[in-house]
Amino acid sequence: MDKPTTKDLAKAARVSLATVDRVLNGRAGVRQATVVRVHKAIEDINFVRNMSAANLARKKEYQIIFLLPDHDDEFIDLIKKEVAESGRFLAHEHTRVSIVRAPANDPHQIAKEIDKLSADKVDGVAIMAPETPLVRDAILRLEARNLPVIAFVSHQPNADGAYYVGINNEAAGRTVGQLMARFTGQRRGTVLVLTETMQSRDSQERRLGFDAIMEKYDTRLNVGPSMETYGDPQRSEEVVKMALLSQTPVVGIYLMHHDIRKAMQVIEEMDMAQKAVIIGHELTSLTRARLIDGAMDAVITQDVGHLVRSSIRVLGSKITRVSPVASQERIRIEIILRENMPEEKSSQT
Amino acid sequence: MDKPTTKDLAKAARVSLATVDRVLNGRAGVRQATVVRVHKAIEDINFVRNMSAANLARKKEYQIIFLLPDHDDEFIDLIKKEVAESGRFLAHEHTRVSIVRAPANDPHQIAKEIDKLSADKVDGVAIMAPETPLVRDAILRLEARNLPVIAFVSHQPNADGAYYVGINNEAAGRTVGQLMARFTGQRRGTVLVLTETMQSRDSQERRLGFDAIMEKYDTRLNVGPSMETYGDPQRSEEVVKMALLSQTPVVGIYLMHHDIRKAMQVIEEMDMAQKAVIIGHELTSLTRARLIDGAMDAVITQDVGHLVRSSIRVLGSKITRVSPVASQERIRIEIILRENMPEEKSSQT
DNA sequence: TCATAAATGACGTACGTACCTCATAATATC
DNA sequence: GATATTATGAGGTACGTACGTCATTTATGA
Repeated sequence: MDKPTTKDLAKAARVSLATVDRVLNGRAGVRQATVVRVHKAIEDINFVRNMSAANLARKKEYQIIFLLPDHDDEFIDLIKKEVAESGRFLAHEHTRVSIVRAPANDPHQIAKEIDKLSADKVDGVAIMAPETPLVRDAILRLEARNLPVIAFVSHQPNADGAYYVGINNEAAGRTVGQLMARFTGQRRGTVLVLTETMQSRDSQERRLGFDAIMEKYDTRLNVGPSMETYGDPQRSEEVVKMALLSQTPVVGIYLMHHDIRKAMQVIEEMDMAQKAVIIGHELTSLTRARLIDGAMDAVITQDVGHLVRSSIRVLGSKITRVSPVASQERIRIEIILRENMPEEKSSQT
Repeated sequence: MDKPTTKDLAKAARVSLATVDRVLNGRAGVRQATVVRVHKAIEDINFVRNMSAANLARKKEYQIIFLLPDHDDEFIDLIKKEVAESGRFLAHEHTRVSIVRAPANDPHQIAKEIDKLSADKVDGVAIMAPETPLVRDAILRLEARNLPVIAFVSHQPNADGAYYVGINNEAAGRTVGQLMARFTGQRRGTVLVLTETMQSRDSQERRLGFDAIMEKYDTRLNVGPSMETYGDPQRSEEVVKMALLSQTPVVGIYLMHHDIRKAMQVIEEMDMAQKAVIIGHELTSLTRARLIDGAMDAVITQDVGHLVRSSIRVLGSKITRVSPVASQERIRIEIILRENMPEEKSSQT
């Protein structure tokens, strides 16, 4: 009645331990009929292999790679920190995680890094990169080599097998829309939308969701076009200044991209923070400070620690072909106000 | 350079494997000086014992108990479901979880159940019960027997060792207050506060936080006293009806307790749902439906799955004396609107 | 200094699985 | 039906730790 072991399985399937092993680990030399018999026995006695013991026996170190953009904004820093922490935590679970960087805006380079990986002894890859044909193809090449891949934070809808770990950006946009509508109360005016680039699928999806809600309020709120900064501080400043000056009363600003340093700086210089409802993405020390001092009104975020751990778990279960606990892997769209802001993680050495 | 094992530890401490074992497992017969030497070696070589292997060798089944209220509202159902699911998941990690029920309003009975537990072969207990002297003492008795205990969902601030797994209710109240203030826009009127009983510490804390925010808006919003239903449908109906009729325009309703079936029913019958901002706690199928149909405006919740798994992890690490990943254990105060509502978990057989 | 107790070492078995080798049984091929 | 091929069985060792027994060393005390 205790947990059935491989011995029990062997008995139940009326085969030897060796055959059970062959079936469980997909080794050759077993008749199809026997494979079926073993699988039936697995069902019958409700056998689940003890992965602790299996990993112990394998003595295998799983090598997991996070491929991240090579610029260092606060969000990426957070990810790096969480990856490092998870690494320490997982050291004793035969899993090693490391980070590889590639320029976010250079698909060639990203694809090159991805191709380089497959050569190494890597067991799973989490890729955070904008969706482009080059990257998609590189991912498909990885999958062709049976290397588990997941899309991390940035969805890769055209790379079939790549499970996506991240939030639904369209729903995130809708959430911001709803908050924007509610928080602006009865006020009339313009809502600005600012992002790094609309090339990115994430931005497109967020905008889509945002507009879906805002259009219900179009008698009161006038939503401007997406203004792009291209990650350039200089341009950021100009764009934001221009928008703030030229538009009719600005009652809301949606900062669609997580890197908002420059934008917030200009907004505060122009004393707009108190006048408009400002909502952005990702909880970093910068957005924390802005929530506390009231410059920002809400932040939509995803739990980066959860994101990283979930990725590792999903990759792990892909590697060992065990079905994960789906519910645990759902990444929630979190709404953070000053009042429900979680404490900042004490950084560890 | 690979993970150091007990053998490496023995070598580093210049003792035998047997002595390492004695130290690691707190067995007698080791001089203090030697214990210190081994601990120093642990630091030096950064040894962490492989719990998978350890548990495998122990062949020990950890028995974890969740002590829950014995009435079945939707929130409790959710917890039961998550405990069951975690149970399946943990079956192969030598951990067995089970549920014990006790009447929430009968401290004697609760204490009795707690005392009963300690006799059995239980390794850890998660207790969800209102804080009372009787319960607190029973918890302290458990701790005196070295049985790890955590306070689950309901804080037990006076039972020292009992780690609390749940949200900060005062912050949750503040969050509701902020949302209430924002969502009511410029409107003036009364805000009703409804709960089961103000005896419970959770309600007191939520109210405290709520008031802290609402008082900033006292020129516009008039917050009523806490109305108690005592879990009685009849009384619920009367209280809510009376309040809705007698008060000046009701612009907001804070449902402070998670069991809101009756209250929402009355509110909808009286056609108040659309007129007032309604905010409640815990995401259940009932509150989901109300968010979708617009009857409720926001729900403050804690991820029940996370709650349960976190409890199990914390208990597990208390049992095996390993420090947990603190950051993973922080329970967030989640704000759920219609737009960011996670999909309902598909129930499994 | 010797008897005695306490501390330590040496070694074996077990946990559940992986993986290897070799022998034997069942089946397919001509 | 003999032979080649494929399927299966039998058995061992290993992973890192727990735990038991027994022998041996070291410290303690009178």
